[in-house]
Amino acid sequence: MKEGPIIASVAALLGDPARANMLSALMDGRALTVSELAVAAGVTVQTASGHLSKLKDANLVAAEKQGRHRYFRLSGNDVADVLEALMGLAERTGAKRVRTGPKDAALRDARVCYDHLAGSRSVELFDSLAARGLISCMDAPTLTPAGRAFFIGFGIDVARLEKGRRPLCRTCLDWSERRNHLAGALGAAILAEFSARGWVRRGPGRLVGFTVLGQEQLGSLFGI
Amino acid sequence: MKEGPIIASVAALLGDPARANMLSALMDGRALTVSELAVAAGVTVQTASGHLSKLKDANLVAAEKQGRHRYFRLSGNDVADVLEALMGLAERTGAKRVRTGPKDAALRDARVCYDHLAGSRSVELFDSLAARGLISCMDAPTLTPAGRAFFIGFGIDVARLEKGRRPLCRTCLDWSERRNHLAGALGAAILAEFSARGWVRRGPGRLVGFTVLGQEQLGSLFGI
DNA sequence: TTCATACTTCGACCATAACCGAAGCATTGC
DNA sequence: GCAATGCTTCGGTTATGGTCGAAGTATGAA
Repeated sequence: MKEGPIIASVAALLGDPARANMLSALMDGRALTVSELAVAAGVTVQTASGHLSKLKDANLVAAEKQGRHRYFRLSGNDVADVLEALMGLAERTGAKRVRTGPKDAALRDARVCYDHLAGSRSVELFDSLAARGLISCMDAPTLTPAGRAFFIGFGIDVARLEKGRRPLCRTCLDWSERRNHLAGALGAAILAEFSARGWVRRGPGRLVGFTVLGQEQLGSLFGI
Repeated sequence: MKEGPIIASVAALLGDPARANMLSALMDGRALTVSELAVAAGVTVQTASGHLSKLKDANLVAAEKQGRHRYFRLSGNDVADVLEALMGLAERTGAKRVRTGPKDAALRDARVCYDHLAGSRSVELFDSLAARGLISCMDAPTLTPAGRAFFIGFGIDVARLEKGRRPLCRTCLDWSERRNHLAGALGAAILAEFSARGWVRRGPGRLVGFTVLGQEQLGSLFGI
C-alpha cells in the first residue's frame, strides 16, 4: 500500500508555481522554447532550464531540438488531463485564484485542452453527438457506424486515425463544466477540422473563439 | 492565464510524501484518526497533525470530532479521482514504485476507490452494464429505464439516490486499467449492495476480494 | 573567424517547510 | 479528584530545493 510516494513524486513536480505555470502554458498543445517558458513562468532562463530538465526526467514533457532552440511540449494528453482535473479540484475546494482575469468567461466557453476542444461548447458538442447516435458510450466512448459515416463526410480521415496507436475516442473531464468532453484522436481531428474550416480561431494561450460562421454551422449541424 | 499557481497550491499539498501517504490511506473511503494516519505516513503524531490541518484548510479532507478522537476522511470523491489520475500518470511516465508488493496484482483486480469499486472487475462491469443497455452514456453515463428497473430489482433504492445532491452516475478513470469505471451514487450503492450480499469482502487498505459466491453471481448476472 | 543567440552547468545564497521533543489542552475512565 | 489517552501548539534544527549570477557549450549568422 505504499503508493503514496509514487504520486508524491509527480505531484511535487506540479506543485512548484514556476513549473505549474510552464505546464499551463503548454496546455494549449503548442511546443514552446525554454526562453518562452521562462517568461511564462516569470523566472530566468537558467531557472527554467533546470525545471524543464526535471520535467523531462519525469517524462511529463518531451523535448525536441531544432537549431539552437529546444522546443518543449507535454509528453501526452494524459498530462493535460491531470492538469485539468487538478484545476477542477482547486476550483471546488476554493483555492483562491490569484487574479481572475476578464478572459475567464471566454475560457469557460471554449478553450484548447492540449489538442482538442474543452469548455461548455465542447461538452454540448459531446452531448449532441451522443444524442444523435453518432457516438455510443461504454467504458470509453465509441464511434457508431452512423458516426463513422458522418465524420468521414465531415472530412475526417477516420480510417487513418483508427490505424494510429492513440485511442480514437476518449473522455476528458472538463475543468469548468465538471462534465466530460470528447478527447482522443477524434477529438483532436475535430478541432483541426473546425480550425481548417475557419469555424474557430485561436486566441492567446488556450483561448478559442468561435467565428460567426462557426456558430452558425454548429447550430445547424449539431443544434448547439 | 495565471492558472498555474492555482493548481500549484493543490499539487504542492499532494506532493509531500507524508501527506500523499495519508491521502492514499484515506482512499478506501474510511475515516481514520490522526494517530492512524501518522502510522500510515510514517511520521510522528505532531507532524501528522500539522499536515492534516493544512489538508483541512485546503478542503481536501474533512474532519469530524468524536470523543477524544478526530476522524479524517477525504472531502469528496473528486479528491480520490484526482489521486487515481495521478497514479495513472505516474504509472505511464514510469515513476518508479518504491516497493512493488505482492498485493499489487490483487489491487489491479479489484479495489475500492473512495466508495465505489475500481480495478479490472469494475471496468468489465461497466462494459457489461452498457452492453446490456442498462446504462447509456452521454457526457456522463445515464441510467436507462431498463437499468433503473434492474437496479431496483437488485435491491438498490434508486429513487432515494436520485433525490440526493450527488450525481447518480459518474465515470472515474481507472488507475490500473486506464479505462473508465462507474462512480457516483450508483457506483457507491452497487459496492454497498455487493458487500451486503457477501459478494465482496474488504481486505486491508483498498483491497477488495470477490467471494466464491460473488464470482458466481457476477458471472451469471453480468457475464463477467 | 568572430560575434550573437539559445541554452546548460556550476556555485552560492536563501527561504520554506518538514521534522521531532517538550509542553499544553481536552476528553474519558477510574 | 487524578491519571491516561488523543491531539495540538511551540520552538529550534535541519535539509531540501528554488533562485540567480557567472561561466561554459552549441548553433547559426556575418
